[in-house]
This record gives sequence, C-alpha cells and structure tokens, in this order.
Amino acid sequence: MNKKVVVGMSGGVDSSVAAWLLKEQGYDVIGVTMQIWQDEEQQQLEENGGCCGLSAVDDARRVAEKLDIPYYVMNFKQEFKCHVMDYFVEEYLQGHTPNPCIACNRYVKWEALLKRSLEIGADYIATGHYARIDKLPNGRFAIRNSVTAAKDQTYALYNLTQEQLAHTLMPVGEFPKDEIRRMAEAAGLPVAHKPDSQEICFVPDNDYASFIERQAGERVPRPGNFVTKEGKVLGQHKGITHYTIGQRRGLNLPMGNRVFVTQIRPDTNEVVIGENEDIFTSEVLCDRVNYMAVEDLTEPRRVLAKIRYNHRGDYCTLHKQPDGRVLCVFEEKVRAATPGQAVVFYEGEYVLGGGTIVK
RNA sequence: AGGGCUAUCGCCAAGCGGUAAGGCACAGCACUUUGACUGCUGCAUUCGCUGGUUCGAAUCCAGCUAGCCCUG
Repeated sequence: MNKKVVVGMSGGVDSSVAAWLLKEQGYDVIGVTMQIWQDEEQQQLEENGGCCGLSAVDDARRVAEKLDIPYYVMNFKQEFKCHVMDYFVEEYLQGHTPNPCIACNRYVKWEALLKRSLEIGADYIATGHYARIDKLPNGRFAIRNSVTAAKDQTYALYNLTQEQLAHTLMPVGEFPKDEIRRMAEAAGLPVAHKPDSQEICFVPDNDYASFIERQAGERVPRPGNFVTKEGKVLGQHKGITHYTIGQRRGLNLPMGNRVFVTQIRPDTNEVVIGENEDIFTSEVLCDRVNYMAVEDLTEPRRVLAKIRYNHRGDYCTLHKQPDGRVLCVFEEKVRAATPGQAVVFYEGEYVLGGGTIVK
C-alpha cells in the first residue's frame, strides 16, 4: 500500500511541482490549500502575489485536477490569527521585529496541518520549500540546505520539531528553481510561469504599520522622540511600530549624513538614532532555542549563523547560558541584529538549531 | 534708535559677472518568498522682494523686508 501524503498547495509553482513529483514517486497524494487569513473581499488584492492568497485556491484546484489527485481546502484561520497575526502585532508593540513566516511554518503549516493530515490517515505532509530533510546518524532529523544556495529557505524552517520533521517531505529541495519551472512546464501545470510570491502574505499592500494600527486599536503606540544615545532629542517619530533596528529610510531626519535606528525603547517610547557603525555587534543573545541536528548544546560550538533571512551567514561560537539562552559570539561583527528576528545555526549543510534574538 | 552681518530646494551648503555643485531628507524603481540594509533614477528655468548697471547678474549698485549680533 502506498504511503499517503498531504501536499500543502499554495497555488504556486513550487508546491505544484512538489505534488507532481510525489505522485511520480508513487505516493498517494492529496492536495490541500490552507485557508488562513483572506477575507473574501480581499481576493482581488492578490492576483499575482501572496504565498497564501485566495487566487491560490483556484490555481491549486486546477493543478490538482491536472494531476488527478483529491483536493481539499482546509480552514486554519483560527490558528493563523492566534499564532501568526496576533503574535506579529504583539511583537511590534513590544518594539521587536517579528518574522511571521517562521511562526506560520511552525504553528500553522506544520503543527495544525500535520495534525489534521494525520487524522485523515496521511503518513506525511509535504511542501514546496527549497530545503531537504535528512535523518542523521545520531537519529535526529535535520533540515538540510537546498541544492541551490541561491534559493534556500532553511532559515524559515529552523523552528520545526523532530516530530514534525519525521512526517515531512520536501521534494523540491532536490532541484534548482529553474529546473522546477521546467518540470512544471513539461508536466503541463497551469502555474508554470506564475511569479514568485513575496512580502507578508496577510499584509498585501505591505503597509504593515497600518495593519498593526488596525489590529491594535487603543494600544497603538503614540508618537514619541527620536533621541541620540546621549539623550539629545532629534525630532518626533510616528510610533515605535514604524521602525526596526538598522532602518534608515522614513526617519525624516535631515542630519546631513545617513543615520539609522540603533535601538527601540518601548518603555520610554523613544527611538534611538545613531551612525551605521553603532549597529554592529559581535554578541547576539537568543532565547526559545530549538535544537534540530543536535539534542542539546553541552559545550561551546563554532557554527555558521544567519541573523536574517537574507544573511549569507557569519561564523560565531555558541555558548549556552545557565538559563537556557544561547550567546552567539561572532568573529566578525554583524549588522543590525534585531530583537524578534531569528538567529539560525548551521553546521555544514544542516540546520543545527536556532533561536529568537533577544539583543 | 544707531552700527555690523546674513538672506540659494524641506534641512545644511557650494557659487565671487557667463547662464544654479554636493550632502541629508523625500519619491519612484530594482533587489528580497519576514522587517531592514543596499543600488539606480528623480528632485530649484531659479537664487528674500523691487528696481538699476551690463551683451549677460545668484553673483555689482540702490531701496525695501526678515533674521542674527553689537552699542545705547
């Protein structure tokens, strides 16, 4: 009897090809699109973009028909609101800069979808991520870099649990992007030329500050002062949710030279401004660490670490603290380590683990 | 009230008789399957106002206006 796999289909090229590949490989494939945030009226907003839009459903359904596989739409709005949108807003209110894709992966795409998939008798769930999953000699599962360094999505997947990884397939990670598009074309999938998605899916106009204002209501942070680290007031800011560490644009501060946000102080409602050099640091502290390729950190360990999605990675040594947090001491200073963002550790091609940046 | 100084893009600032540098800010685009960063492009037919001199003025002259400083 064939193994049964639920493929999370976004309507994009990657997940469509994932479904096709798995079917070719002999799996019993079921297509599922997760309905997570969209209101019906907003459908027209995301004709071309959005990893999780509603036009998604139409495209995914057409692909499923083409592949002749069962297809369902599952409603995960509740989970998404709780674990992604609310989290996103709360983080900003605290002066942090969250990464909603990481939360979505861990709690919605995996936790919720996997649970429901197992309930309907599936052995695995699969996605169109550019990453691979291996079972290591030590018995643990780990995310492994895609064969294409140029198209690697492992950073956003560091927070998956062993249980989740044990039941996950990522067939697309074995191929480069252009080859995936060729396969889509060869297989006659109607989405072969659909553009890649980008931006935060539930903020289609990318105006996340307004989104937070709508969500936060009375709790919207008020305007406050831009200050130097010496405490000199430079001007007024629009509210701390409009800023992130390392930001230059939108400050409206004609200082004569380029200045950047170096710190956000929710307690005093201040945004600290400084020079580019002021935002480099060699020490990054993180908490809520998820261990992946190893069970724990028993001694200092040198790894490659990425402090943001598009970071090439820099070497640092990990020092586990008595309280469980991990201090990353970088060999070269890194720019704009930002609370709320993730730091992900790599050893060779594997994700060792990662955590949430505290400071 | 007298004397001096200064008035050029939102901010700063070149220019010194030959037809408006640059920086910051801002906008758009590119990059990006989180937020940023970065890059590219754009951004004063006009130099406080009014006259005058000159082939030609932001640049010289006069008056006016505004701001700053000093003296009573």
